Amino acid sequence: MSKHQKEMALLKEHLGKHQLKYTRQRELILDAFLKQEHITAEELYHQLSRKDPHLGLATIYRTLNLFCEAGLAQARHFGTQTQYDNVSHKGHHDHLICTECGKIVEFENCDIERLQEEVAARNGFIIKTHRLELYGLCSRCQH
Amino acid sequence: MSKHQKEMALLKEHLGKHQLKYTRQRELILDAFLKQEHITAEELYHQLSRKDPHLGLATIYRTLNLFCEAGLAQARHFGTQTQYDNVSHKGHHDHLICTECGKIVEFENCDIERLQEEVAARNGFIIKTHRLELYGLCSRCQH
DNA sequence: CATCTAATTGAAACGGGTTATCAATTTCAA
DNA sequence: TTGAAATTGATAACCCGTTTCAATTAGATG
Repeated sequence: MSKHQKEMALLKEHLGKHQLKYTRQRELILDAFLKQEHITAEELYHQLSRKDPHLGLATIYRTLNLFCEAGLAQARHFGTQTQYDNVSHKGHHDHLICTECGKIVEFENCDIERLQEEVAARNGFIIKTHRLELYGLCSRCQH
Repeated sequence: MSKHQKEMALLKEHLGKHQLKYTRQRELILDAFLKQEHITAEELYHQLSRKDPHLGLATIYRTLNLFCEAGLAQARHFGTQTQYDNVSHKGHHDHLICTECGKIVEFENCDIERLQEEVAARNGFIIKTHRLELYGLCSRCQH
């Protein structure tokens, strides 16, 4: 039995509301998706091709978009690819990126997040997600 | 005589450092680019096709990427397209983006910037630039 | 359980945005 | 002025993601 009862229930609720069906493929993809914090369609495709060699890439894309509509996932465009974030995975983190050596440090800052909410509220927005990247030089590259 | 002395100097400095050349096309694209806050390659292409009907789209892309490397522009992926932000335009600004209708609101927040500096300092980084995007629903798309 | 209809699937074709290719042209240092 | 190296424009190729379509499957109904 799946460990992801809550998410599966959410998905089934969404399916019920929209006359959609619960398929073997959707279960398979959901299980794999929920094991990660974020993943691309292509990566998921490779992971799952062992379990089901006939699973199509189009199905992965369709299903990930379905997860977004159901509120389980969130799409984020990064570079040329789309990352699908696992919403149930708490702990969003931002990035410090060294433009010289490529080093990436992850961080979280509640104060910044709170200020973001304020800015959004002031403009009538409701934030669903965000992206914060600080580019500069790490200690080693500052000479 | 261009109005963008400072930016042009920056570009020429970058060109000099990398054995690149100052061409008519690069000057043309720079002037047009600096007049906007952010623009896509396609939009710039249409704007410039009147001044120079033979200017190629590939050249626009190459030049905008060059501007990014020189620090004059910053690429931002939105949906399937890439927005090129004019970094020099009245300092830096961040974006509130509606995921439903694509509406973009620009904002600045000194407190957030200060906290970013703190985070960077704590990790030994010196920030050169940053990117902050808040994704959500604008007031009109919230129902 | 059998039937029926609508949803789903996989494979492949398609699409838009961006990058690579390449011969011709242009820059700029010598 | 000359020549090597960078740049250009046109177009083909590319990549990621979506659409198409005939065959299959889910699941409600009889």
